[in-house]
Amino acid sequence: MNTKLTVREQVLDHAITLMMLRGYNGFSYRDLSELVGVKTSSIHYYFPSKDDLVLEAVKQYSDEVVQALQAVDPALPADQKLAMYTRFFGKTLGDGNQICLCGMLAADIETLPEAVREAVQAFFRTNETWLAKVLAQGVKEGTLVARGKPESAARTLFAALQGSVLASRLFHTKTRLEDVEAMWKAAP
Amino acid sequence: MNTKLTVREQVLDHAITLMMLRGYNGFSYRDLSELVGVKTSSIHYYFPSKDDLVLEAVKQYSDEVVQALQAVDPALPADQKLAMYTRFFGKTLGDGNQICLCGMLAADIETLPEAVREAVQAFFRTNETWLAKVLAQGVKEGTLVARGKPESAARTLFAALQGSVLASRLFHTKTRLEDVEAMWKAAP
DNA sequence: GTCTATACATGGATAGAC
DNA sequence: GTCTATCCATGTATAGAC
Repeated sequence: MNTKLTVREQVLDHAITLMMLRGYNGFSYRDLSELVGVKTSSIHYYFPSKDDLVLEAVKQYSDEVVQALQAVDPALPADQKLAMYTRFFGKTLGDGNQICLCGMLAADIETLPEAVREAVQAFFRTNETWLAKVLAQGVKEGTLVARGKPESAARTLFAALQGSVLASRLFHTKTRLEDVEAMWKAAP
Repeated sequence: MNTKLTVREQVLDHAITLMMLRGYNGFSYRDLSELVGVKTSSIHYYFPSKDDLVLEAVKQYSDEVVQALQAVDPALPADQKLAMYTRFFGKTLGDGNQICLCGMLAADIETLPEAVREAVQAFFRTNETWLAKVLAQGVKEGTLVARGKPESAARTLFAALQGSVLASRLFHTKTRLEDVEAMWKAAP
């Protein structure tokens, strides 16, 4: 059991949540201070600058997503893999109107240091690569449809998912995310 | 000729540009003050609060886009309409790494007043409606492909375009936007 | 590690002179 | 309309005591 989180872990978790809600420029050390219950100077002890904090946040978030992808049973049919992925992608919407951290940081990217850009790029590539394999499998099986190369189809699919969580939150509905999934599923 | 812009117009134009680059929480009255060459108090004269400013910005931006859509020759084949739209959508990328204002504000939406949310929603709907008509035309002509209803296909296409400008800027490449367009074009 | 205290810049906003 | 002057809150960050 790991019920007791260290201060550092709590800070990082709240930072991720806040950024997924309001973006990098929409939260402060003070917000974290109030949420965790320590002074801002204590947070600076763990994360000297906000740049350090966001970089660690991206790393942790990426690791969590990678683990979730690896946890998907390879034996499943591709359409079920995509359904799981879509559900996972939209989960944080219901949790509190949050969108993918790396989608959000992509919007804020021009205000962030180069190291963060590289980390976010790596996240994009990891997801796109995973989706490309799922699409290739789905085409072979006949459970999914994808025009052109799986790689470019995967980039388009990933972009559509990122755009759709944005729209889903904007309109307070999840149907836009479901529209995307339906578009890649083979007709029954 | 309309070469001389009023202070108000200059402020609004720069506000739009800055928000497309850094987001709502990534620019200040001081930034605008330096760009336009007037004091921040003068900007407050035209836009009492930042909320007023962003609302006016969305309205002007929307009007400009609506005009551009109306300027598209209805007699064109649908694939050419989509090509124009995609080019238009990605134009600001080359101008200075800017993305669609309303895509950016959708990311910042949880920090913005309700009136802005409604204005951004209206922008999304306008674009999706226009794209739905283009898709319907394209399917009939055989120049575009769209699975399912044109309306839901248009929502997915619009989301894919929004997600792709984000990714294009992130990776410093426009190919991701082109991937999207190719996916909806009929095979030659 | 966490605190108090504080520095110092930034940011939104207003009052009142011109 | 635009300015000066100013207010006050916020935000990042650091020094040094405990």
